[in-house]
Amino acid sequence: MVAQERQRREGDQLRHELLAAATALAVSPRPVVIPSLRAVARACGVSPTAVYRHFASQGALTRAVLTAELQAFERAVLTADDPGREPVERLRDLAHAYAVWGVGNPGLYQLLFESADQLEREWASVEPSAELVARTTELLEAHAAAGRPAAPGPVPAAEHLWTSLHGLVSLRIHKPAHPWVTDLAGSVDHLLRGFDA
Amino acid sequence: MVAQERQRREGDQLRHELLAAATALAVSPRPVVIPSLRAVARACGVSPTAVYRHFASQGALTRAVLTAELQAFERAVLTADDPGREPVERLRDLAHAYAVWGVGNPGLYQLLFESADQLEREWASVEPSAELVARTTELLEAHAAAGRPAAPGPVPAAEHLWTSLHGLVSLRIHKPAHPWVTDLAGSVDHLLRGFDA
DNA sequence: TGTACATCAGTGAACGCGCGTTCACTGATGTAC
DNA sequence: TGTACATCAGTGAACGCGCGTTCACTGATGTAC
Repeated sequence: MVAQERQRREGDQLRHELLAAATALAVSPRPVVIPSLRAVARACGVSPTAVYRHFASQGALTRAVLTAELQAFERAVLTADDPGREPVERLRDLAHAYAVWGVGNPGLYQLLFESADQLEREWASVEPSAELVARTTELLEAHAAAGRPAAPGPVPAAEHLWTSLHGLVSLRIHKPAHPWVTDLAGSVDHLLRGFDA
Repeated sequence: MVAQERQRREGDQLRHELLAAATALAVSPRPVVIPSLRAVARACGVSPTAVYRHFASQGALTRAVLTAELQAFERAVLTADDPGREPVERLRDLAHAYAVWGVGNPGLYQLLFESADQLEREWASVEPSAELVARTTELLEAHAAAGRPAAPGPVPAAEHLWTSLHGLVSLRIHKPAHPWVTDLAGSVDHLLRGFDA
């Protein structure tokens, strides 16, 4: 049996090891904090156990919230689209609605789109529905047909649009203290100008 | 004294109340999970208390990690910039380095740029350093001077660049399952084409 | 070279906390007679 | 209309967990003599 051999490092060694270990632990994607089941029960003035009458687990409750909110998001965006208008304007309306919903529901936006492997990795692939994607691609095609080349085709263009909108929303959410020189609507318009190239 | 008055709702009422409460709790920005002090100690094969010899609290440890990593990020990006090259290419190098670092260190990127009010709101304003911003703005100006109008001026353009790069990195991190049609480098290039307008 | 001792990095037990989940229960409601 | 009863939504105590932090300690190292 080996003696206890209490380790003893020199000076700052453990400090560096701790920093290295903490960094290593923080490198891989981090989950976002979910409201606790007890907090939800508390908010309803009900005992924690009462939740189990309606949801099998905390995960089921959270999943129900996210499913509903993903639909709410979709609805908010699709509702902004008036098929009677010009493609350019419809695209603009969709983009604005996306940004407004995201900035207006920061926590939910985070849970939907910035939560890498939350909830058994099921939500790692949450994304705008096929309908929304189809609608957007279609508008981008119309846009291109109207004389604008849209260089690499509508699918990469849609991807680029999603990415840019996401960046807009995400940074506004997380850097509220930043002295933004352009307001949200202005940024969306600026971004869309890229599609008129 | 009022009798206990145990509440009893009809059918799905509490279910709806729970969903509403959970949604309400999830609307505001959510913190990102930080590696626990005990986990860090464990990773170093050391007792939790040993950490306190080197850091005053878990917050101090995390702050030290984030400060160091913010510098590492800056270094990675600035190092990619070769002042001997053309402005367009330098801009491209910076942008690529940003994206590569972010995608390569997803958890750290999250903690730096997607952590709204972590750590006593101190990090809510973490952002690329003045030096990096100055460098970028300068390159965008040179870019504009070289014949490209850069419509709204270099500062909004830098903001737009940051936002777009962030969107790129963030979605790649959080939607790894998405069937991306463009690879990371291609997306960065696509994005930069917008600045040639 | 050998011994006594001060230093101080790391230990281990303990604390109070909020968490998700379980269990046996209770008591208001609505129905059957 | 009045009473007995089954239903079942919500309760309250308890569990084991990992957490951040505290406290008095211990024992290896390096120095002074």
